[in-house]
Amino acid sequence: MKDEQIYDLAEFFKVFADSTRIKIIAALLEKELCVFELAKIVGTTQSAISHQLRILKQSHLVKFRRDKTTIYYSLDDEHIKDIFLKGREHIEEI
Amino acid sequence: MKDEQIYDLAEFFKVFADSTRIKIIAALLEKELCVFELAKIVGTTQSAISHQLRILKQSHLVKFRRDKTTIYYSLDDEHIKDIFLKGREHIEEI
DNA sequence: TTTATATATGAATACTTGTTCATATATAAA
DNA sequence: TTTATATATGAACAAGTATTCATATATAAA
Repeated sequence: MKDEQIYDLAEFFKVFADSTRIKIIAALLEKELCVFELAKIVGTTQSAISHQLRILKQSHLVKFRRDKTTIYYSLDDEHIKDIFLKGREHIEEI
Repeated sequence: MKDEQIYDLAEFFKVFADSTRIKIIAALLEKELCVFELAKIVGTTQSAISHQLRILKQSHLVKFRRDKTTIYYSLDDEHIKDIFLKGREHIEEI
């Protein structure tokens, strides 16, 4: 495995390594949500959510669509769901 | 999803979120290895590897067996391999 | 018991990162 | 254009963490 791939992979998993982002991902498992709704569900500020969504976007964990002034976020692809669920299986078995 | 499960899941992914630990996991995909060999392969000190192995142990990502004074580490279960490989698939597709 | 080898650990430092606060940007309606 | 609403972003601070260095522990051989 190349060094660059090692670093990219660690960076990729860093995105899952925060409880706010885990809450966002968990919320998006069911349906797309806008920033305001996510802030409400996660229980933090719009700013904090927005910062975290930027990280999720940059790492291709979420995608988004605009409807007028509202931006709806959803999970990018099936890998994200797979990894999330595998992780959950693992911790449930301990 | 319960709050405790959220935090546990974030903690679990934190373990993958470091390039030294990713290198260790990548090395252990093929076969069990002792601390000294891991240090050589990863390219860091015995102490650094030992510190990281402790984290990997505590999170049940690796298991170990002792042979005289040497301790051989290996991946704990198939979830670890699955998550690692899914992550790698994801970054390869970007 | 003494010595050698393999591994583990505690403390300190440097670095990274999530949140907050204030503010900026973007779109739509009036 | 002005106003309102939704979202994004920059800077600063606090909290967490990986490595290094020194040292401790554990097992086996002499």
